[in-house]
Amino acid sequence: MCHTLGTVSSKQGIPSRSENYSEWYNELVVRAGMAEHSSVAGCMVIKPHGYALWENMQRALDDMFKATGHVNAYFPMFVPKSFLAKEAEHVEGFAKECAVVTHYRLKLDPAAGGLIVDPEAKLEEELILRPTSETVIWNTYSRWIQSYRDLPLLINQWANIVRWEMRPRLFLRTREFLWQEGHTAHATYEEAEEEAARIHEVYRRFAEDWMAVPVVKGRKTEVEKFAGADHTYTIEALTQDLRAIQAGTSHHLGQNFAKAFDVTFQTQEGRLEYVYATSWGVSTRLIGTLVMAHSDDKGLVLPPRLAPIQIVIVPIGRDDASKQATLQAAERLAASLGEARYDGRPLRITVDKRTKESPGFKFNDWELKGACLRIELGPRDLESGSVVVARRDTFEKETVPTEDLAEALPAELAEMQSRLLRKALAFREANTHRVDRWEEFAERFAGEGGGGFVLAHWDGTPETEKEIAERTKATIRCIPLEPLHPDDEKPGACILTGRPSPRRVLFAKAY
RNA sequence: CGGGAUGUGGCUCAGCUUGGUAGAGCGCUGCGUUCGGGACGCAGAGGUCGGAGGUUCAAAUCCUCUCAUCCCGACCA
Repeated sequence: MCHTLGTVSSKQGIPSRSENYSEWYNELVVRAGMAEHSSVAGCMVIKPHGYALWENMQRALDDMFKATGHVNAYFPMFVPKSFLAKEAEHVEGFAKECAVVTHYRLKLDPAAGGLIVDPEAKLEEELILRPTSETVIWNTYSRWIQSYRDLPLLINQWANIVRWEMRPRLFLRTREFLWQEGHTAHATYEEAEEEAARIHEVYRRFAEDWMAVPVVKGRKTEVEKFAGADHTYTIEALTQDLRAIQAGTSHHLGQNFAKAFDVTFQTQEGRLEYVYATSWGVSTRLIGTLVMAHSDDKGLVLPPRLAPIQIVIVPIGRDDASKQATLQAAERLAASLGEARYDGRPLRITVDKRTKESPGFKFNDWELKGACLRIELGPRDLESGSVVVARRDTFEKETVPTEDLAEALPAELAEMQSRLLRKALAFREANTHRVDRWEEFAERFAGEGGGGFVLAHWDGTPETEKEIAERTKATIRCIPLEPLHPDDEKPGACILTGRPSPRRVLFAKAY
């Protein structure tokens, strides 16, 4: 690509990752048709291609939630201000980014014309657009739970959320986003702990088995935990620009919300006790995570299990007659693959029927949009009874007899799915470092960009954690639950203070 | 909320310094030639230049006010 174009995208390409990672990401998301900035400040429009990806994620996650005993429900998006005030830490965490509804009516301005908020229509109590639903849900649960027989209560909600972010970024940080939030109630601390861990593992499985994104399972420090939680579990992924991205969290809320909303139950022995709670969520940020994990300078690379379009058939013709013939052949081929299955489901196949664009344009276009496999079907193939199959992740092309496709395509998709995970895992391993000297630590996080995952010793105090963050912008992403290497759990000396440390923790610059 | 910038066809922008009544590229429509790695020609459609007020014979251009957005900081799934 022409260098004089700098970071401005040319008509054809997107900026390269090495040139400007963050522009690469933004351009890619927009150009691939995933999402765009809306005219509504700080909000995005999720376009059909992006939404289809979200729907595939939803389906997979929802199946896992159902399989672990959860049911879906829906709660109001308005949170009365007084609800939010009930859990002290929780308010403190979210108050700074709340959108507030103060009135319920508009009227025509008799003076200036146009609409104004009707001052007569002020709400008695302001309503907050939910930044998360713990308060509304626990207010409800207080009426639903009386007996140990009502427990456990295992509910999930698919919803939109509003957090008034100052620096929006498509999928990573927008003022409104989509997510799922689970809210469960349990009789004992241990049972809630099991639930939080169970979901934590569901999230890991989803990230690795579906997204092909390896994650570190760990526990958040006191500084980084959810506002209002007893403790928080997280899965942390590494992006191609060597930053950490939090991909999902599962919180053990202890009895904090039960006490704030007076949710008690009678035990089998007749005692009155507060229930224990968990909450957990993943959001459309997972789409951003997916893009950051696998995509390249040509466009999206999507794991076959989640890709909205797994296979695209591009008919190629020289003249009207051969165009017509290959288009018909393409449609016959798509229909003939109707019985084929990958991952237990029909293949998601698209025939590119566009007549105006050239084959070369289409190849690039589908690479941009992240179709996993591309089938080229031209006059030569019609004669030979075969097609050319091109892999999105490796750019390998091979000629495959048409009758073999029903078997070859699912096999190719499966191979791609597992290769993406292997590749991402190798990338993470190559960019995970064990550091014992402060100079080396600071050097690794100096300047712009990430610095990868760094496993280092920490004395366990919030003061040290904050000091390190101020000096290097690196934060403790988590205390890993399972060591990446056995030696990580051996004691050592804090990277900053030199004081004793029981084990290494995971540092990184985060999104 | 502090610092910086920008508002001109659907999109990206030029024009503004030195006022003279609006341009380009992309996209869109039609026709023709192309077509196995990002094609091209010709002909079209489309803008009261963010809004209000002012200066002037004349304002996209100068002045005042206003609205909005973007970028850099504090926050963040």
